[in-house]
Amino acid sequence: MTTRSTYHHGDLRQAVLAAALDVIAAEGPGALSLRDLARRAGVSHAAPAHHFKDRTGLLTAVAAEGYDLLAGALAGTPELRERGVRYVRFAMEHPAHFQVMFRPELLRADDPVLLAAKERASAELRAGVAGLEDVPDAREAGIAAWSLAHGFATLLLTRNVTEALGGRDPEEYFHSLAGLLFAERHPRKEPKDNPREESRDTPGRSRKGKGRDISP
Amino acid sequence: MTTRSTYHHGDLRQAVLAAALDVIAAEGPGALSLRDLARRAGVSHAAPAHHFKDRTGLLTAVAAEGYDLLAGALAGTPELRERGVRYVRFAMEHPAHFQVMFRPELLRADDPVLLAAKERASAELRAGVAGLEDVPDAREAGIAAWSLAHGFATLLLTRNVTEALGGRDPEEYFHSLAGLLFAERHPRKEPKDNPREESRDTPGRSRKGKGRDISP
DNA sequence: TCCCCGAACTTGTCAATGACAAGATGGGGA
DNA sequence: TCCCCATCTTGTCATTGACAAGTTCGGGGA
Repeated sequence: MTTRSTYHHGDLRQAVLAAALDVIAAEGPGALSLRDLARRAGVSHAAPAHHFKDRTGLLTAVAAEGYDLLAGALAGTPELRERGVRYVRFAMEHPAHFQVMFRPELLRADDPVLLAAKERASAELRAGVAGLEDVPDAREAGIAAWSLAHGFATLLLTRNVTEALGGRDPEEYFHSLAGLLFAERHPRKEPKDNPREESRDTPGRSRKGKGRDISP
Repeated sequence: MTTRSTYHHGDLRQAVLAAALDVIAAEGPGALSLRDLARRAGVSHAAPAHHFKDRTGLLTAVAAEGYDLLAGALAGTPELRERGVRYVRFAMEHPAHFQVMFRPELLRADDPVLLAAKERASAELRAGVAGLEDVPDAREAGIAAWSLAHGFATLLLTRNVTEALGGRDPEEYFHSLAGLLFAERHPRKEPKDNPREESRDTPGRSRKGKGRDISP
């Protein structure tokens, strides 16, 4: 795209967005330069500003896209544990989005597009705990589940738990972790009537790599 | 400190470090400018570089200090749940350190001072699960505990769960969350030999929101 | 068909910054 | 006392974000 015959790029907004994701995923949001993105897209140094206003605008657009992707990833998943797995998967598949989404100081907090997308994702998160009955405080359980998934995803992306996984698939590993939180309180998803310790805790390493087998 | 009679500052390293913490806590690491820190300390624009080499060096120093503070905060805490509470407290009391510590792209990963401090903190984290006996996989339980605490701390600092707390003290709230993970598997902490549990738990709201205070 | 209006992009500029080089200063040990 | 060298200063350059003003072009209306 460095050489371009037409005066108009045609799809500069998407091109800049895509390049931004590459840069962020590789070197973090701090390494992002509008002029560099312009060079990658083969346009003049001020062209990106026409679509995003400024650096904050670009990052806000990335975050909004991220929230929409997350909402889509969580939608239609009845089971809380599987929702957590999808949350972790989302972070792994969209590391750039994930990073930017949780860095408020980089974003224009009152951007309407951002707020709308964030609300969609938020609704999906709330829906995850809506069906819990055998838990004393559903909201608190929701915060616990979110914290566990978010913490694991963050530690994963910052390479703080990679070696601790011992080669196990991160999603499968998290599925196991989530079992420590909620499994025993959801007997309905257990195949047998003895949901206690045994079947819940062991699956980890015995059938490694398989991951996520049960999904109601 | 803007006016200074002596040629030598006296304690520029600490002054810059302190100013950096203020800026990071307020506006994030991205807003950090060596020249701005120099102005705040009342020295020339290149003075900070003599102590930290460059921006990455400064942030690496902040992260190293953070890991040491964290190791100190966790040391001497036998109980895993209380360790989690202290982890969250550390994040709240040292938000600037906490942010920088978990942003590898901003740091010089091979810095020996950083590595040593990180190892000390890592040892404390591992020690937290060393005494677990009634848990099938201690390492996995450790990752779960770390994920829960780290996720909650992160969501707290990014203002993603502030309103969900409903005015409750974050530490007390996390203590409750941690109960969802491990409480029933740690019967030894039941007796009244741990007086701070009581006072810490109750201030929130009535016991109803606490969930899981059941004895095993 | 033509034109013309606004979106898309360019060119030019300025202040701020990080990084580096080379010089000035002075405190404390030999 | 003297001088070494850590500490700090001055000077400079390339890069960047942000803004202003000009240029190109495509499609809708007359």
